[in-house]
Amino acid sequence: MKPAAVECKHCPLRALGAFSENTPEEICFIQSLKRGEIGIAAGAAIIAEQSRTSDLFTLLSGWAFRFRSLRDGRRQILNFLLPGDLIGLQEQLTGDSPYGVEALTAVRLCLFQRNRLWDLFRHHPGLAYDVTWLAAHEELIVDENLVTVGRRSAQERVAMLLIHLFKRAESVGLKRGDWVPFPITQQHIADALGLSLVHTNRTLRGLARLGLHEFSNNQLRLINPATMQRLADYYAVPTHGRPLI
Amino acid sequence: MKPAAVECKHCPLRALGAFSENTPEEICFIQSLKRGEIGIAAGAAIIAEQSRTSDLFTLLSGWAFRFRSLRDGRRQILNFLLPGDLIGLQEQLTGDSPYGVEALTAVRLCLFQRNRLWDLFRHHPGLAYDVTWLAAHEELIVDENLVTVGRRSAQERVAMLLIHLFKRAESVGLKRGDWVPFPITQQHIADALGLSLVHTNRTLRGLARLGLHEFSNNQLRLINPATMQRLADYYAVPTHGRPLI
DNA sequence: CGGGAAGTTGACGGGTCTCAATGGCCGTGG
DNA sequence: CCACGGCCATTGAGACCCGTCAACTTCCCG
Repeated sequence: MKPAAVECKHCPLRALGAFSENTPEEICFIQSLKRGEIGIAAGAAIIAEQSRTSDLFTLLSGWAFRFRSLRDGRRQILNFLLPGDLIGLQEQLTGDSPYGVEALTAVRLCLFQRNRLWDLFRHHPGLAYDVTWLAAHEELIVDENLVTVGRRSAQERVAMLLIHLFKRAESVGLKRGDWVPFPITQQHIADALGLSLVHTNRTLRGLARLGLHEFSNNQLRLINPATMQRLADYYAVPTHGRPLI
Repeated sequence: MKPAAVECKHCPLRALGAFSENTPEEICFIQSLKRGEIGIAAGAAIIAEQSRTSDLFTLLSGWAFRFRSLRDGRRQILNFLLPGDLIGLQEQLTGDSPYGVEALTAVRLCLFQRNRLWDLFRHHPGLAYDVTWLAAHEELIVDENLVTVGRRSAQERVAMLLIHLFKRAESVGLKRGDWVPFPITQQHIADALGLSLVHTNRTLRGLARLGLHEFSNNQLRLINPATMQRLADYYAVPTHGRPLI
């Protein structure tokens, strides 16, 4: 039933070339941290809001997103998570998770015990540095989202999101021809961009009518990336050579 | 001319009790990292957008903010910085700073050489852990701002910002009676909340007319914090016992 | 073939933006 | 001492972007 967990040194993510190299000792240590793998179904919670979790996760395959809700149900998606992303770092060690994480597709997760993070810091400063790098990098992505939601028009926001997700998917080897998978509903886009569902739909249709993008079979293709980038005032954050834990 | 740099073990911030303790060895090491102190005038840049900096800073006194701009001049404030905050961590080690930092008041900064960060990770895992904690904590603040800008009404946003800054100022010992300093113009509030200047003004006046807050002499007082918290759906992020580098 | 989730479109109202003008405060210089 | 300019706060009027309500369609899956 449960597929065998893959060994870290044969982790399929490492074969992509998108991540920085580690020494054999480091990979061996990461292996010792690994407590197992779990699969989660599309739509299920990975971390519930206000819950306490004792594990860290690395996303091995599939898509997920991190979000926070207000009491009356309004929801803001903070960022989307793709393979290679580390989940759960932002939580206060002592407290509850202030945000939730939910799977968009079926997902496979690598489990690490949070309390062994300390061993990692003590014995492998290089890996500790990587963890910090990942935290800082994720903050940059949230920064970018904040600029988008705070200062861009609806059209610019949608263009921004499409480019951003396309490039991220591409960077982890998900592109097939001109297409990348796009397992995201318009409701998710609306929740990520601070727009209403209806206006998100109109804006998407508008961009499609301009010939900028195309959806088919839950896949996305950017027909005119240059125009779209100009429209969104997109500025690429380099993601190449990021670490993988 | 240049006031003498204070020794880390006598750092006035540590006397506040708001920060976690460090061992004498750790403080000694932090001292060895410290390259000096500089003062910056109100309104001046601490880090320019798209520039390369070789230093990290800890804010010793004064207020600042972190921001990003779009090409046409629209500006988004990402978060406000108060004494004890570490500045410059989010930058990619290799690249340019994707954001700017500007002083709101006259400011004193503690300087650290970025390239010695590696020594810190190698020799002082406890401090490395603290650095990671600070990065994760700052991401939580940006998360909160993203929820505010994405999903709260103008009234809720302004209430949120006033409460948030009041509590943060209080937590670093800036409260005098019921008042905390508030060196922020309405333009800054607008840029932080994704609102126009005019609408920010109207909203502030509205809250004042409801008897929720009061400004005087660039100071802020919350007359009715309970109502304001309910209005904003405020949820406190515990900031007690955070580390100081 | 039925039902629910996701997408699409129209109509309408309102929250927020833009443009514009005014007044207060303060530092500067005549 | 006062005139002046600049920054900041304030207020009105009108326009528009976007939200809400509602209906309908399409797609998918059982």
